[in-house]
Amino acid sequence: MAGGQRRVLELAVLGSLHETPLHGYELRKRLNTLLGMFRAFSYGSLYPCLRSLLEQGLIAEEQPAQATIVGGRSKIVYKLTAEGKERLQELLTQAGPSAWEDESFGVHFAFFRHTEAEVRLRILEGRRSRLEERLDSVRTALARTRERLDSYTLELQRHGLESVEREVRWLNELIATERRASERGPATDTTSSDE
Amino acid sequence: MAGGQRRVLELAVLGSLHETPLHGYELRKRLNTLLGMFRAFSYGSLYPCLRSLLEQGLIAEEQPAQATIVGGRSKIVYKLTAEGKERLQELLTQAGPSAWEDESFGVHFAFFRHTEAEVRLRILEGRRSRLEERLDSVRTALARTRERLDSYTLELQRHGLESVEREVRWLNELIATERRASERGPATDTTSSDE
DNA sequence: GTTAGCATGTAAGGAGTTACATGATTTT
DNA sequence: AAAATCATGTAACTCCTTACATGCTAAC
Repeated sequence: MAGGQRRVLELAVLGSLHETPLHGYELRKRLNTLLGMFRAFSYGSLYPCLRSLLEQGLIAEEQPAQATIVGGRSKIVYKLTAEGKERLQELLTQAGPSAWEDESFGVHFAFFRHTEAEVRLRILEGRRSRLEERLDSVRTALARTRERLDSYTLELQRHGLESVEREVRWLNELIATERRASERGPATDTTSSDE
Repeated sequence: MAGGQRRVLELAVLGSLHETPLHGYELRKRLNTLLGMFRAFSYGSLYPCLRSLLEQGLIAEEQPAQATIVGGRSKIVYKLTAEGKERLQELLTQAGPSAWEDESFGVHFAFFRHTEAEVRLRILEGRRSRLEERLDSVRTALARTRERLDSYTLELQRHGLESVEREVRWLNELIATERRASERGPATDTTSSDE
């Protein structure tokens, strides 16, 4: 009942507050720096989200001493509660479309530091196959197209394909790095090969 | 009153129907091929949009002969009306944020063939400065950041910056090409320099 | 003869923005 | 003392998705 889903923003807020307590205004700046190239949030979505998280008991107001409260309304610094940390872990463990779609992938990636190696890998692979699906469907649709396209449409297609292909290559490198790291690193006892 | 704005979808539909009459189902496939790398529309938004455009008199049902209508409901092929063509021209002439923001730039670009050279140039430049703004604000925000970021956050930033920088370079090339074309091509009498 | 794809549509709702409203604090 | 920016919040609205409902037609 209390508060909608807002999955992406919720994760972004909980993840940021896990690093350090913050008040709304600064939180927004952080998020828009962190995700600036991918998306931006406005106060109109952030403050309602904070209220909802507060009602759910996932975050709490922090009273530093009693210094900050001077006038009627001062900064409201939020920190993560124990339930909030649990919820964050839960969100970070989900390796599904909600983690690798366009709107959410960046946010999930930004908090990979707190994500298990296995989950990281599944998210990276999920995103990669999502993009490859997209490449396939557009490429076959283009192949079926009888009429030749004008130069602007072609240029748009070319640029779009190239961008997605680039992201796939980037993901390939990340996946390879993850695999290499989990081979020698603190993996889940994968019958460590000699080395 | 009748029908909301849906600017992007409206333009996409009018633009597509300008090339050739189509029915809803095929229209959606076309759009999702044309814009596949950037965005996708569902029937839940397309059909209401078609109804709204019909009510506004911007599109009309086409009766080919009387072949197609067999059962109660068959394909409904829509074509652009005269008012629709006017509206399309109006939309294609607008060189403002509504043309160069993320959600809309692709659609506007896709129909550049029907857009005046001057407007094309202003949209390309508008998009470029929009992206440069974003680069600046993220870069200066990063420079101000005291704490060093973890490797995933850094990698995300790096990739984001690189992608946007690539798009800026792409736009630079397009702008240069447009300028070259308008110098010798059918430009607006810009006191043609020797050459 | 049944699955897959073609074809059209609606109702409910999710996720966010814009514009507004308000006031404190810092800078110029 | 004016302007900018910090800071919090709400109401209305936009745009789109999901899930559902319906039926036809082609392929296997």
